[in-house]
Amino acid sequence: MTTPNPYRAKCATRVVLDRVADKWAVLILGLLKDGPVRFNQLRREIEGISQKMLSQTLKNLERDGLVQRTAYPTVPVTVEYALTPLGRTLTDTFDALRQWAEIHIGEVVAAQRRYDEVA
Amino acid sequence: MTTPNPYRAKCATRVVLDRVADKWAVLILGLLKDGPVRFNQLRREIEGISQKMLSQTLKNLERDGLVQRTAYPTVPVTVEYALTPLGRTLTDTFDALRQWAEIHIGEVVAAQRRYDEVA
DNA sequence: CAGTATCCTTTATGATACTG
DNA sequence: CAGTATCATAAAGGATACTG
Repeated sequence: MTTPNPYRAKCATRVVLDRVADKWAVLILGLLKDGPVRFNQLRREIEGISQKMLSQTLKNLERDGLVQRTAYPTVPVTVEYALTPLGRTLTDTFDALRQWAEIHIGEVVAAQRRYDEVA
Repeated sequence: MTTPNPYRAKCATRVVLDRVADKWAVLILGLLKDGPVRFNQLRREIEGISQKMLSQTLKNLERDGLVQRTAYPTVPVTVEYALTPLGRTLTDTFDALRQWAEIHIGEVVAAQRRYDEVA
């Protein structure tokens, strides 16, 4: 197997990077890091996500082995999403990403204003 | 100002996170971390990126204050892109993200195979 | 070289309605 | 509750041609 290298178009890491460098994925995994969360709970906590996007993103994360879906046979059904061990290996990086956004948002907005002023 | 919180739909950090949680941005900043790189050099090194996407992503990164564009009045013109100090604050996190993809690609692909087998 | 402009196709996403 | 299915629309992206 060739060395993984996201700069090559056909390298699988490129695909994974694309999946993982995703706004919703970062937000969802951030909510799961403290324990399992149910579908509608995620929906409530992530403002602005549609049911479709949440469902789709969760399915992709499950397929990639980052999230474990568990359905309990209650009536109506209860479904919990939790991080897998593999998913947990991403939490630090994703935390860093969210924190970066929170810490540097002021600088970014200031830069945007400067940029837009000139143009 | 309210506390930055990407889980709120109208929070500016959500927008920044979206910009920064981007495949092309991660790849571009990765190439810039060792020094300025020219437009077509980036194009060659990032397989599969179109001129349009490169141009667009660079413009966004410049607007956000992460990248500095410098044009030299040669004929034809020479343009260099370099990280700003703000952009440099992202390199560790982005390195981590690319490395995660490279390290865990095997596990992800295996998980995908298991998932697809059942379905 | 380093783009921009335009057209066109493909994807992504949202809204709505429905189901076990 | 936790989804899926369908339709409609907006946004993303590629190909091509052109320019200082």
